[in-house]
Amino acid sequence: MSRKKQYIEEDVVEKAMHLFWVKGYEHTSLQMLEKQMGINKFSIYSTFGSKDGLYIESLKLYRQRVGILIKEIEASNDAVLAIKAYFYKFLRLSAGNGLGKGCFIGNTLNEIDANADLKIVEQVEQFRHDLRHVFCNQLLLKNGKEKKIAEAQADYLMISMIGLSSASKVCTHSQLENYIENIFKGL
Amino acid sequence: MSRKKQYIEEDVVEKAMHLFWVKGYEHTSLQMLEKQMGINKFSIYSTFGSKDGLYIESLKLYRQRVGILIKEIEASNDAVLAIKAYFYKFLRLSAGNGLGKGCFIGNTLNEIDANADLKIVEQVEQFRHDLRHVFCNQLLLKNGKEKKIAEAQADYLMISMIGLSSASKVCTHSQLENYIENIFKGL
DNA sequence: CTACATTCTAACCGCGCAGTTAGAATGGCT
DNA sequence: AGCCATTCTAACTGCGCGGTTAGAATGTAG
Repeated sequence: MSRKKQYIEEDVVEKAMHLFWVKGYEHTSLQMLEKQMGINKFSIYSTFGSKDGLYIESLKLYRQRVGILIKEIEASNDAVLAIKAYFYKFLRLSAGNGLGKGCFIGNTLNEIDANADLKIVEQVEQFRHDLRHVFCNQLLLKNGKEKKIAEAQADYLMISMIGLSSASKVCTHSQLENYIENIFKGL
Repeated sequence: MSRKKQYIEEDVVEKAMHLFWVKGYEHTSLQMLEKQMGINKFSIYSTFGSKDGLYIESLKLYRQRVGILIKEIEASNDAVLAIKAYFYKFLRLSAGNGLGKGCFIGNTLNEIDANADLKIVEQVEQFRHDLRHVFCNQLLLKNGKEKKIAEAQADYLMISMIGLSSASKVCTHSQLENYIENIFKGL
């Protein structure tokens, strides 16, 4: 069946993801992607169709990676503690040399506007929905909170997570730690 | 002294500011600016020098507008209450028809990367520094908090504010209200 | 009324971008 | 070995961007 691909899809998507994650969609050009991924435009377009297509695959890969951390919330039997641990794990994921990269989904949320690609919006919404669902369900099941309370706290934690994402790009580790501790003080 | 300008600078800066605020720096083209400001490229460049120059003037105008709200924190004699009120006032400032515009400074913070114009970075840093300073000083003076505590709480509130900025662009009013109430629960 | 500094109009420029394509290189088939 | 579908290389295209500029329009000062 003819020639074989000289790269592994997941490998090049991972490289693209890191570039998009750090630089954002707009500030990542195809030139940079070619260089970072080690393949050229033709290969990118024949495999992913478009820059958007590659971005979506990067989002999916990120969701997959973070999905592992989310599963750990579900595995715990104290939701509040597990979510707090998740916040700290996220910090480790975001951390680079010096300032953090933020949450790739959070960065995307901040970059997109009304006329963004619907597939991209969908990925972001799905992630937010899934995470909120886990927060809410675990608070309900593991900590026995009332439904109304659990929902409100899940909303609160979701927004706090968005803040942590942005903050991780400009704040010191001790400021971020202090932030997380304060978030959970009232719960 | 020759011909007079057919527009008032602050008027056109205000229009530019709203465009930058809603669409961000990158997604605002000079074409849009010409249309919205009602003057053409030549006038923009002769008055502001560059797109960056106009953006910086927009940031300054925004800081001036928000500065009024910050003064109200200083005028109060209960820092926590006044800061909470500031959060709600910000929501009104951000609100549009439907979802909010966020904080213009916060949006800028999320958009810029390492190689952004230094003048822009400076505006953002100045704003953050000023706001943190007011939070910290007021908590110290009006609520008699210890210096270490006041600083930690000021950091916490600063990051919460960043979160509120992003969240105001994607969350409902009741979610945002719930968020603010939770932020201040622990203080 | 004239002179002239300044603003405005509108056409223009070079650049980097996302996306395309012709043709060479490759390697699993029979 | 040789076919041929597929991948790869590299040059190309059209477009919108930020930014520039010549020349017409305008208003004040003498």
